Formats: sequence, structure tokens, C-alpha cells
Amino acid sequence: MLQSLESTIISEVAAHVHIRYGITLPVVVEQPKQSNFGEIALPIAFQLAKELKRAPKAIATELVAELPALPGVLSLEVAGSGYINMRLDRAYYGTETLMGGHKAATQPGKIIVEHTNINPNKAAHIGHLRNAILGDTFVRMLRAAGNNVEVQNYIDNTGVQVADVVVGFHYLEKKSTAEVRTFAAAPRFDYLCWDLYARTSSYYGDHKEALVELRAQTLHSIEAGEGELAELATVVADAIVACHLKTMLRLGIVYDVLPRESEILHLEFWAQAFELLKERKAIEFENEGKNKGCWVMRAEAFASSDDEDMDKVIVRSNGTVTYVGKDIAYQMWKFGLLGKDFFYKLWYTYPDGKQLFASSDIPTGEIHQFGAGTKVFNVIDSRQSYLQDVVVAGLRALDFGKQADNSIHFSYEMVALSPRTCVALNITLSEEDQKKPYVEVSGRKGLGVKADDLIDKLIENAQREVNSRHPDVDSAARTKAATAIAIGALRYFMLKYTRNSVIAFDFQEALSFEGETGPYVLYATVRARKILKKLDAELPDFKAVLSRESFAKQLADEELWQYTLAATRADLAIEKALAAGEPSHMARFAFQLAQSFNNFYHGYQVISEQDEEKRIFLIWLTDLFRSQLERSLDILGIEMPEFM
RNA sequence: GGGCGCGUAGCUCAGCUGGAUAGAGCACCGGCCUUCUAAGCCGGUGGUCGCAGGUUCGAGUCCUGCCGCGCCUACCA
Repeated sequence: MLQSLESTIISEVAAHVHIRYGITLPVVVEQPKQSNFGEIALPIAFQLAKELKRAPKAIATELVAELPALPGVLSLEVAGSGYINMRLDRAYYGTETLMGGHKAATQPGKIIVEHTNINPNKAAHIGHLRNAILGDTFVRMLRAAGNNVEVQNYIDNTGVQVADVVVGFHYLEKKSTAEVRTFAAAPRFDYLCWDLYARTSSYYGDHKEALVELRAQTLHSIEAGEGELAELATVVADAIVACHLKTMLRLGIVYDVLPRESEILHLEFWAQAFELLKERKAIEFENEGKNKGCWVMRAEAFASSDDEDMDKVIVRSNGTVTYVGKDIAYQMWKFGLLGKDFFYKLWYTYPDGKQLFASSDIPTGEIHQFGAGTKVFNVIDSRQSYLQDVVVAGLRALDFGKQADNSIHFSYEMVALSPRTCVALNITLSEEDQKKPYVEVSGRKGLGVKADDLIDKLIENAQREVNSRHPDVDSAARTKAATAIAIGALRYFMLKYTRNSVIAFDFQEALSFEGETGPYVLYATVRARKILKKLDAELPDFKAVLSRESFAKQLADEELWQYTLAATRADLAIEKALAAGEPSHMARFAFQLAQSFNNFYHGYQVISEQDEEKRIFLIWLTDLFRSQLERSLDILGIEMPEFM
């Protein structure tokens, strides 16, 4: 409601300023610091003061006198040194909100969001959770704003990390493919690989020469997709992907398609991109120097430096392709620039019936419309910005400037471990690490908190609380509620930080259910629902019983007016969070909305209100809060428990 | 050395494209459960927004320099 009102005001004021002063300005509106200043503030006079070289206050006074009547706006006044404060017509505002129902317009084009992208060689950890939750929430925000979004989870099933686990199974543990297959079928195969990967990495440290050679050989056969090692890699990667999908499904995170690196290679996406890159001289072959025998991209293409040391190897001297190389081909496909497409096979059917497809190199006859987006968001942590720059430079070097501009690295800072959490996990820190404010999670070292362990711990926590509060409810229902609360806590925790803030993960903070947390928002929503549920049968048809006059009467109360305003800010919040690219803003809004409702809840007795007209209004307001809270939670991907 | 990011209350963090008296949560102190769920509410303590300059009507926000911290700067991703 507030959003549509504001956009009308913005365009009307802009038009007036243009006619009156011949100046085109981006009109901005603000929320006044104090509620008694009115509902909407215009700092336009300050902007105009620069252009007109006149005092802001004089301009503001002039504008107040001359601005045409604006719908829903009752009065204008000059305040401070040149603010124009607007007071809204409360009865109009209430009635419009009641009639409501304007929907986000469908946006043109297709947005591709790539997130999760966990190497399929070990269990997911808390860093991966941040990626997936951030990506998933951003997707929900985009969709809420009417965008057509496709979610891709890229599977690097032919990379070095998978090769390392294959080396571990085959050479270090001497396991046959059949044996590994048995492990893979057992629960928690991702945990088994977590340990094996850490062990293999530490063997590398001790026996560099021999094992580096084994790694290279293994990688070669995996890339070629032939031989026993390649088969072993498939067994490992497929089973781990299944584990990751399961973990993410616990958080309500699903995907549309899994493009896999093996198909990038086997369907010669890379070969095609490679030819193009060579043809356009985007990459060069090195005949000497430290990169002798490699195909490299010059540093000047993606960095401000032309230092040769910065050149990025795209094809290694042994002929294998780096991740970046394959990613350039993948990025081209995302924009539909490759002139090639994958084949697809059904990979998994979600409990709700949604189908997930994976790329395949075998023709299936099925046609799917994946890829070919107009805008691409790559949710990847900030440590990889260098690689992302190389990929974008690749597009640019191939003359795909527009696509390069629409390739957005949706970056975020890492999740590290707080010193206290390291102690709790019995992690012995090097002297160097002890001095740091936090310790980086490392899959190679096996250092970190596994996603499923954290989720289990959160559920356990919530379960204890639910059990003590509702001993009479049957245990299945209690577990269901505890799970929803735990997941809500986790999603909120990962979202409340802005993207470029490092999260020093701390168990005590993550396990907290009080204050600015997911459970706080859920609690407020459960309370609102409870009131409405108690009234159930006597719930009025608001449109029939709430007149313009009753709105005028009830909203004359300053407090109720402020609550009504607070409850109608959701569209504005979505719009702003999207413009800032900050899911954390959305989380914060949900928290503030919950805070507002909790205040209302404590200040007003809805059910026992004696004045019937006021009672109906209070019920309506409760329902308004409820619907907006539920909507916000839905965008945050947080599911409601039946009770708390 | 170069690139990116960060530095705001005891702790963890917000502060949208510069705007009115710098905000939350946690912790701490004091109140509120026979009233729609106390995972809650109310009140209080707590700040030279790293430092120094600059830009302007106005700077936590923009610019420059310095200090401190982190990440990246692989033929790993």
C-alpha cells in the first residue's frame, strides 16, 4: 500500500518540478525520523537548492504552495531547514489497504540464479549453508517481485576435489569400485568422504611428488569419462550430490536444474568455447616462462595490472582444463550464446512433485527450456571474485559485452569459526590461528561444522523447549514444530548479516532463540494466528463491516495508525531489499514487523475489546499483521510451525 | 607489492542513492505472567561512528592520506 502511494507521489512531484523549474531530478522519499512529522518526507528542496542556488527553505515553501493535490495526501508542511513533510489521509489509506490486492507485475526476461555449487566430494558445511540460504532467499525475493527465475546448482563432478577423494579410495584405502558403491548406499556417505578427503589432503602434504602425479592421472581419466577411476568418480559424485540435495531440502531449498561439468566436457561445450577463445585471441599459448605449455588469459583482460605473474591459466600444460575455463563455457550457455544445449534426465522428484533435472550426455528426446537467461546471478563467496572477474573478462573478450554486464557476482563473505566454537569442537589451533579473530573453515583440513550436524543440534534444542511447553501434544507434532522452529532459526541466522560481513560462527549465538532471531518472528506470527483461530467462526467479512468512517475513527488513534503503517510496508521492503541486493534487509524487515506486532499484542486486548467497532478494527489489524508476517516469512523461506 | 572488503555501545551487528536527536539484538540493572502463549513486553546503564585532513547548507555515509584486521593475488575451486 505504502509502496504504490509513494510511487505516485514520486512521479507527480517529479512532473511538477520538471514543469516548474525545468529540472529533471530523481525524487526520493524518506520516512521521517519522528512519527509526529508525518508519514512521508521529501528532501527535494535540498536537491533543488544546489541547482537553483536558493535557500532550501524558500523552495520548500514555494513547492508546498504550488504542488497539485496528491491522492491520499492530506497536507504538506515545511519543516526543519527545508523538508516537506506529508500527512496521509488515514481513512483513505485504511480503505485502500482493505481493498488492497495489487499484485507485482510480471517482469520480462528470465533471471538465472546459480547457487550452492558444492564440490561433490564431501559433506556440506556451514559456509555452504550461507551460500544456499542466501541464494534461495534472493530467488524468493525476485519471484515475489514478479520475476521469472531459474535456479541452477552447478555440479563440479570432474574437478580436482572429486579426484582427490577418488585417489583416497583407490590408492590410499585400496577400495574397489564395488566396495565404494556399498559405502555410497549407506547413510552419511558424505561424512565418510569428509574424513577421507581430509586424510588424502594431509597425505598430499607428506608425499607431494607421488600423489600429485596420481591426482593428475586420476583427473585425466575423470575428464575423459573412461576407465575404472572415472566410474569411481561417478559413484562418489552422484552419491554426494544426493546427500547435498537432501540436506538442502531440510531447509526448503530446491533447484530447477543441475548442470554438470562432465557434460560441459563430453558435449564439447568447452571445446566450442575453447575454439572461440582462441579465434578471438582471448587466450594465448605460452612457449616459455612459468606457464610454459599452458593456454592463459592475460592479466590485463581482467585486472588493472598487466603483470605477467597475474596471467590466469585456462588450460594446464597437461591438457586438462581449469575450473575457470569450464565456467566460461557454462556462463556462455547460461546466456544461450554457445549454440549448444545439454540433454536432460530426471534426477529427482521432490516430495511436492516438483521435478529436478540434471544435464546428461545421452539424448532423451525430452525438451526442456533451461538456460538462455537475460540476467545471471552467481552466488559465490567473495574469495572467488578473482575467478569471477576472469569469467566475465572471457565473455567480454568474445564480444559479449551486454552479457558480461548482466553477469553478476552475487558475492558474500565467508563463514568462519569463532575461537570459542573452535574450543567447543576440540579443534587444536596453530599458533598463527590463535592470534586471529576467527578461523577459516577448511574442507581440505576437515575443519568446520557440518551442515547436518548443526541442523540436528538446532532441532534438538528446539525439541527440548517444545517438549517442556507442550507435554500434552503428541510427539510427532512436537518434532514437526521443533524442526520448523530450528530451520527458521538457522535461515534467519544466516540472513541477518549483510553479505560482506564475515560471520564468525558461534554456537551460542546460532542456537539462540531469543531477540533478533527466526523464532522471534515465528512467535509473533503464531500469536496472531492464535487470536484469529480463537475467533474463527465469528471472523467478520471486513470489506462488508469496515466503513470509511470506522477507519477514520480508529486511525485517529496515533498508535493504531502507526501499527497500520508498519503492517503495510512489506512491498516497500521487498523493493528496497531487491534494489540493494540484500536479503538481510528482508530479514530485518520481518523482525521489525514482528516487533511491531508484539508491541500491539501487549498494548491491545483484541478478543475482549468491548467497543464492537473498535474490536472489528483490531481483528482486521491482527489479520493484516498475520498476512504480512506470513508473506515475509515465506520470502525468507521460513516455514510456520503449528504451535510454539 | 597489487586488488577487494572491514573498523559504529562491553560483545555481535544495522544504518537504503550524504539529510532532522546515530539504532537493534545479546549482556548487565529494575519492573510485568488469575487477562488473546513470558521464545514476550516496559524502563534503565552504555557511543570522540579507527585517526587526520578535505568536499558542502549538511558527513557514520563521499574524496585523500595514515593506522589496524581479514580475504584474494595456484597448472585448487
